Amino acid sequence: MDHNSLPPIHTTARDDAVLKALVGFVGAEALQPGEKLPTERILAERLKVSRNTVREALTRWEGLGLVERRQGSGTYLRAAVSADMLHMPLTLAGGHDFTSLMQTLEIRRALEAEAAALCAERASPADIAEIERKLDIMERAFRTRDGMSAEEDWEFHQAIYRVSGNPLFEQIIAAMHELFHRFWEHPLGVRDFGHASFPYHRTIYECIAARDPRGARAEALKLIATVEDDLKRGAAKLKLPSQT
Amino acid sequence: MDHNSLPPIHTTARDDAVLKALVGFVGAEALQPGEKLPTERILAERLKVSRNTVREALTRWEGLGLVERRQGSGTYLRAAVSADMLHMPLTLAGGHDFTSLMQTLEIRRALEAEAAALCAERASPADIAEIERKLDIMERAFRTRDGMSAEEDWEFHQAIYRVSGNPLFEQIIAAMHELFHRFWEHPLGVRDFGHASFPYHRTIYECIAARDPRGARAEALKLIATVEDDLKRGAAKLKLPSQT
DNA sequence: TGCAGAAATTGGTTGGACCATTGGACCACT
DNA sequence: AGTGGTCCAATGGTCCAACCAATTTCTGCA
Repeated sequence: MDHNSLPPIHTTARDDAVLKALVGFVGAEALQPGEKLPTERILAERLKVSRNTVREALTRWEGLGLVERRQGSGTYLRAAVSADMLHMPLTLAGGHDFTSLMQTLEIRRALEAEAAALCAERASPADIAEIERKLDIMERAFRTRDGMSAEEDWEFHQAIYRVSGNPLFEQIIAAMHELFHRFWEHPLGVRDFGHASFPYHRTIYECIAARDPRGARAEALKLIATVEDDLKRGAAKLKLPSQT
Repeated sequence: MDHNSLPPIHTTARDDAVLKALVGFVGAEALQPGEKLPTERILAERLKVSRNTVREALTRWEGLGLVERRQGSGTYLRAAVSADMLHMPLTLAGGHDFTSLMQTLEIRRALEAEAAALCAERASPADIAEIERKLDIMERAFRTRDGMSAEEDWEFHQAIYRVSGNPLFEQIIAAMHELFHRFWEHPLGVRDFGHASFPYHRTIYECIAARDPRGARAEALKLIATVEDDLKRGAAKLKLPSQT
């Protein structure tokens, strides 16, 4: 006989309770991002806990980017908070490493393909028109600025994520996107980075407009493949300059 | 002329300095995950800072999942840490409703399939043996406890994510997993939830052992499909009891 | 009226104390 | 040998009171 039905109990959870109370407060006061929340001292007094405990709780929130503390000024809300939030700490080891960039791309490949397929399934005519508009803007920027269209490119993709109907796609891929670009400060020397992916934006759009999920998925995979290819070429140039 | 290369001097960045020192310590001592790191009191004394400051720093690491604190026992390393790590806490807003659960499954479908395929590509013989071991444990638990094998089931999947070589898979899917289970407290009334997915664990394993990425992806998709099906059945029972 | 300096406010840090839990040592009893 | 009980030191969790440092607000003089 095993006792698997005896889960460990949780008696103490002071700072978690503080966070829960804070969530309630923000909700009750309808605090918006940018607004200031009560002083640590006031919170400590009102909640009948030590200021230290309040600080530990706020440190947690600060680490999550939910809150910003300014010494001498106060603590300010940085994002909307609600009771049903999930914290997902992504940790990528290896720093400015080629491997790390590839790992973000592997995630993007999986999600980008799925999002494109779902988008093709669910897009309304208005959605399709919106995506086409973003595509036009991107293509125009690409031509007039000779490939420097990262911003418009990103907005095109975001439109697809939104139409997919699942906000998680945009949130997670955005995190990958930022992770990717943070490593990109020292450009790998690939001047025409992104050029190869250009034509696939239109083919993805055409599949979406034609309500062709399988096609959209395939084209999205091709797009990511070109990015991976650019990355490999850049890494080869940077790390193995002696090899011809 | 701009002065972007003059970052603001942080006269006071005590807790960050503590974390930096800790990274150095972990590196110097070659601490592995699971090992215990020095007492808060010892750290405070050695680093010449207050114990409270040490605690704030450790609270940050705890929030990132790098460290686990056990009262009365000590503080233990939970993941490898190095100086060039990138942390990106991502907070997702989730709802309790059926739609939110479905959205987590869409993410899981994309990532699970990709991870299974990558796993089949990259698994070493030792990796395959490890996955098979986890599979055996799960199957045994499933049979002896009549389907109550959620824990072992999850460990089997985690093994696959690890072998995929990309830690992001495990981190993101784990977040989806938690989001999913957090709203599963009120069981939807589906008693045999998870039964349908059982056989696909072995088929996934067989594809991995045979180094068949396409097959592994296909089987993973089938598995998620059964979970989606269970979810839909549960929702139908719960929310639309009048409909037959 | 304008503005420099004082005063109040607020987060950051310190040191010390006590509580709650853990885990090991020791012991009595079976 | 093993079971359970008691004690005790170590350790994280909480609390308090004070002070430091950055910021904001107020004040009074020019």
